[in-house]
Amino acid sequence: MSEPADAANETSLASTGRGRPAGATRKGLETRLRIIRGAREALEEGGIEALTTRRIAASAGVKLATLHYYFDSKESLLIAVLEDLIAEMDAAYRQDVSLPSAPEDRVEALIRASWRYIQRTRGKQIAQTELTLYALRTKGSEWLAARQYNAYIDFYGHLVFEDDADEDLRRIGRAVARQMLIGIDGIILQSYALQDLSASNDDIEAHIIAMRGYLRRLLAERDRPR
Amino acid sequence: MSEPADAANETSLASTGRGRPAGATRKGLETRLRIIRGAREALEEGGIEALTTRRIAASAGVKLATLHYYFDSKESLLIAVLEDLIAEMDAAYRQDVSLPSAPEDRVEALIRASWRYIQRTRGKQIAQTELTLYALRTKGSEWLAARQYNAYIDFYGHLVFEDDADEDLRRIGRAVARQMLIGIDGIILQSYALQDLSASNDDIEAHIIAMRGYLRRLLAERDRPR
DNA sequence: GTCTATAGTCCGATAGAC
DNA sequence: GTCTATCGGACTATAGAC
Repeated sequence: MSEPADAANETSLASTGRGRPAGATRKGLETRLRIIRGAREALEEGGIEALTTRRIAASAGVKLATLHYYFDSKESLLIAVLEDLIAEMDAAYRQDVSLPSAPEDRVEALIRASWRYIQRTRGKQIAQTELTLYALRTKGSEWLAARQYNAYIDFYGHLVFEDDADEDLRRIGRAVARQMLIGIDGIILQSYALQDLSASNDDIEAHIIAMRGYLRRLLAERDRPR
Repeated sequence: MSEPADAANETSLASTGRGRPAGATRKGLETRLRIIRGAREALEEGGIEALTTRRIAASAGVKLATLHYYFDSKESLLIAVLEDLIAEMDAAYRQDVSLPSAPEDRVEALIRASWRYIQRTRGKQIAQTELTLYALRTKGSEWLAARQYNAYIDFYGHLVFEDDADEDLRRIGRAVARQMLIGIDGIILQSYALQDLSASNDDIEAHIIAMRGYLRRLLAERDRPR
């Protein structure tokens, strides 16, 4: 879950096509990416309510008209931003994270790593949640929210059981991943709102115990199917 | 968790004081509340990005100037909206919900009731989450997000153990409530994004098992302290 | 591909009649 | 307490020079 820097480029450049004249020169692609990253910065800074094209252009170091040269509309830019976030997460998975060998221990390590990450990237997490909500209510963009979640589920799921595990195990990995993600999203909101570190730490411990138990239960069910 | 209708009036009228000339006549108070409810409607309809004072005024059936007569600024109105949501939840607790007698069964019933509620109030939940995020990043309004969460925690906590339980039990009730809320918030986001009802149902069942286990563990710890 | 300049719209907020 | 009318500014988007 560490900052995967710019490994996301490749993926987010290919993106929805909305990104304008296919005639994409080297420099053009860089500018396009600068605008996306500028939008992310501006979003983290001031929230979606204050996220205007002017602010984005300034944050990216380009003129307003340049922004509109690369994106037909503000909406298509926001979609590209969400895609960039997904690509970044995808890249983070690819560069892999070394983890304990027992699945239950991996689950625990993953939750702890996520919790540390959440604590030091408050603005980023809020921004991402805002964008997800934006996608959820923007007609025709709901699929983006689903893609974002599936990327996270793949990410967590693959870290619970390696890619070469059998189908049953991968299915279990995804179920646990979904549940881990639920807890993490819930803790993000609650920890930022309550600002009670000791309570949040208790919540993380409870979540870890619950996830270890869930994984154990699913594995036991597999060995002794109904 | 059923719609508590208008029981929230009293509370939200008293509110932050920002609500303008204390000289509040009967009719004036009604107008003020109509504006707040209009804002909630408009928010559920189009999201916080499209939530303009003009739209709110139209949705409330008042003129733009009237809105500004009751609220000094758009921000103070949004704060009043969040307070209204909190008051509504508070009222919902007061009118109480009949539940099973065993605490563990109450926890399960509560989660199931919340899940049914979430499924039929998508727009409302998204709106509320958007407002919470708004409060979290609006300088000086972070306390509102905390108040909102504490209202929910009280609500759930009181339903796990009655008010007349001893202090230990009430503390345990609140811990379980926090954890239940984390799961519910996480499921809200994930279920809307993934639109996979069978997965969400599995998640709810897993959450119920986890919460029953958590409550049991906390009670066992209390009887046999470290 | 990036710029300046500006069109055209919509915003939050206020003045002042009733 | 509610209205009409309007201000000044900020917004998204485009036209057209370079």
